[in-house]
Amino acid sequence: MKLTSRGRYAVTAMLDLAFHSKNGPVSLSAISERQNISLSYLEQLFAKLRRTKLVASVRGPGGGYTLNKEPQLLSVGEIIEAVNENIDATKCHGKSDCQGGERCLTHSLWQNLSDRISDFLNQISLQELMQKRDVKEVVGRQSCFKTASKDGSIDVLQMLVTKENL
Amino acid sequence: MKLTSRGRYAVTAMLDLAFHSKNGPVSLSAISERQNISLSYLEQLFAKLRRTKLVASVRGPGGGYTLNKEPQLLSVGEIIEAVNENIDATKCHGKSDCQGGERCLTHSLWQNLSDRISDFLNQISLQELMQKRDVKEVVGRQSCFKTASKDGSIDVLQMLVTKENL
DNA sequence: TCAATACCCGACTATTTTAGTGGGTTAAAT
DNA sequence: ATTTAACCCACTAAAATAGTCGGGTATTGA
Repeated sequence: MKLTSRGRYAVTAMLDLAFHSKNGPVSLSAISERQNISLSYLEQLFAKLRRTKLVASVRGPGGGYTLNKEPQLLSVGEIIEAVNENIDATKCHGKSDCQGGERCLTHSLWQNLSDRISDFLNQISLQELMQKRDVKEVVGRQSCFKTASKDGSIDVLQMLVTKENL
Repeated sequence: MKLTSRGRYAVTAMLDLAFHSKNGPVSLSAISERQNISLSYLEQLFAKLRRTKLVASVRGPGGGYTLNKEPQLLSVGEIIEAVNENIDATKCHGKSDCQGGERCLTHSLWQNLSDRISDFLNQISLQELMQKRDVKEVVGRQSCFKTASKDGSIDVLQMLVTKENL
């Protein structure tokens, strides 16, 4: 399970989608404007989300994307995995080439951890995130309005992302 | 909270350290050999781990590194954070520049998720990982011995890491 | 019909991060 | 003294990330 800004973009976009899909499909350009993510980049992400059946698309004017599952059935974990295209071949679980029990042990230990992270993220649904309405209070606390500092990067705790116009 | 192979290297090395620090400090070259991580790269990681006081160093012959905390007090989360050097300035929590409640809302929602991931990783100790002795069974299952496939990359579930000689 | 919308797709680029090298300095033990 | 190993740069190659460009194709509403 990899966790980078790519995944954050995907989750952010899916949240936006969830919030706005009440009346018909949502266009990427709308998400692009609201969340300030480049349109073409969104297209790339949504191509993957579509391939993994997390979203469905409607072409033509008035078209856009819709969630392909109920928000409560859509886990954050699968969104992140979807956009991270992990072609894990020749990995250690199954059979591989790490010699000696020593090294393999640490690998197993790490894998154990990785499994737990995956499980954790798979148990958090979009719905659950959306219902976090204590967020409103957070919004209130933050001076989140017109502090226009140009290249200011918004970020999430310790997730390192430099120079993002977000 | 970023989660990449860098963090895996760090946790792996710290696990190795924990397992071998019974009798004195452990040298990086020993870890390098056992875990097959380049020495110089380990040096970079341990420089950070030392700055954040997670390990202590002893110079000279017979020197090396020791854990600076008991394994049960050392969380996986802090190890990963330590090597990821997040200089998060101008972020949204506190005050920032995202205009309008719309965008800020999604940010807050994501932050909420990020916090939960952090909390989760901070609750997992090295000790706890080390005690996962069902791992032995895993080691048994895996044909983890001399399947020398040259550039074979070991990996952890969906954590994408290409061409690692690990 | 036809033009606007918006998905679709691939190649291409810049920046950043990752991982690893090399060369040297300092400290301590034999 | 010599060796060992931490320490500390600066530099590099490769990869991933984020974004651009330019062309499609399908759908719809005027």
